[in-house]
Amino acid sequence: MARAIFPAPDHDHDRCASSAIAHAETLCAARAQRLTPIRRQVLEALLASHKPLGAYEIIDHLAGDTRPAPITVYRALDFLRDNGLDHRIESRNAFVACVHNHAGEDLVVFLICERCGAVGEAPGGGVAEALKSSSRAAGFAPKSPLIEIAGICSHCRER
Amino acid sequence: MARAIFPAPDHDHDRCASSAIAHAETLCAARAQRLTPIRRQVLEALLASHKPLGAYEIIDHLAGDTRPAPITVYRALDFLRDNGLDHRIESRNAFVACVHNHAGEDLVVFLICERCGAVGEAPGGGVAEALKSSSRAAGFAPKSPLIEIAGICSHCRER
DNA sequence: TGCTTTTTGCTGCAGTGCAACATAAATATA
DNA sequence: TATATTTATGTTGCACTGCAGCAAAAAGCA
Repeated sequence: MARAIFPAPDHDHDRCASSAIAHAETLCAARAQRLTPIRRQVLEALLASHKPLGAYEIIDHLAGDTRPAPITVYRALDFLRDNGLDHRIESRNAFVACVHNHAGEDLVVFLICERCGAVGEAPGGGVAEALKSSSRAAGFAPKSPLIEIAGICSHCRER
Repeated sequence: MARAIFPAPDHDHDRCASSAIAHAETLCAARAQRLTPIRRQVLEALLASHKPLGAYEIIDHLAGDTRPAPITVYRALDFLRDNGLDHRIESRNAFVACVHNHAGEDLVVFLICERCGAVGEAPGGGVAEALKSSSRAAGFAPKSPLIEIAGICSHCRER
């Protein structure tokens, strides 16, 4: 199981972003999915930071000569999510690129720093099991647990 | 610790609702908070079911002679939430009355039935601890974990 | 080349959520 | 009781969210 990691402000972000793009290309090629320019641009916009972006922020980011319509961005985000390349942060109505700091289908716990806005992905691991057994005790057949934790990241706390 | 309970479709809902109102009255009186007509009506609207309601659904519910503005409803919802009388279901952008199936400040796990739409509140208990220690391992100081689980409730599964 | 599927563009709309200011009601203070 | 202060509600307006439905364009295939 991967360790919980919060993106350090001084990490090599260019490398982090380009490897995520490379991963997206490989994955789409393998699945015969098309990583079109728009989809790539949306992913790049998300990868520009580890902070969740709202739909309109993404539009602003893409707005060069032509400003894409909201639906265009939402469709790209849907595509990316279908392929596990981004996540939706429900408590923020916003999106982050998936940095795959978690195993395939596993539960992901999002750590959201209230100060710097960055989002880390921690592996769910044991929590997922505890949750599932606890909800089954209520006769509930769980599908997709969603866990988002707001707080202060270590980098912000040190300052 | 309370047991995880999903509201049964055949429970005595009138009693369930009126006791929630009574609790709200007691609590507001004790805190010198004012449970005004609007706030009460919004709470009653939420208590009409265990399904999360969107802001406009609440407006529809309240619309008699005068249709309240969205902001009016949002303010009432804020008040109720400040006093622990309702919860916001982030993944649905909707609200449910709190049925206090959990201890005071404890983490609440929301079980959301994808079929009937009802929402149950399960006590977080051990999960909260596991989450906190896991996120602390990432150097993260957690504040308010948010857990929402979609799935099928026992009553829907039996049918 | 023609056909089919996928993607993108366009228009429009219902819902979310709140800021900023004005008014009214309740509470506290003189 | 009159006045000031706080609290709640009303009003207007707007930015953002999210997607349906249809048309056009691009990509892939026969």
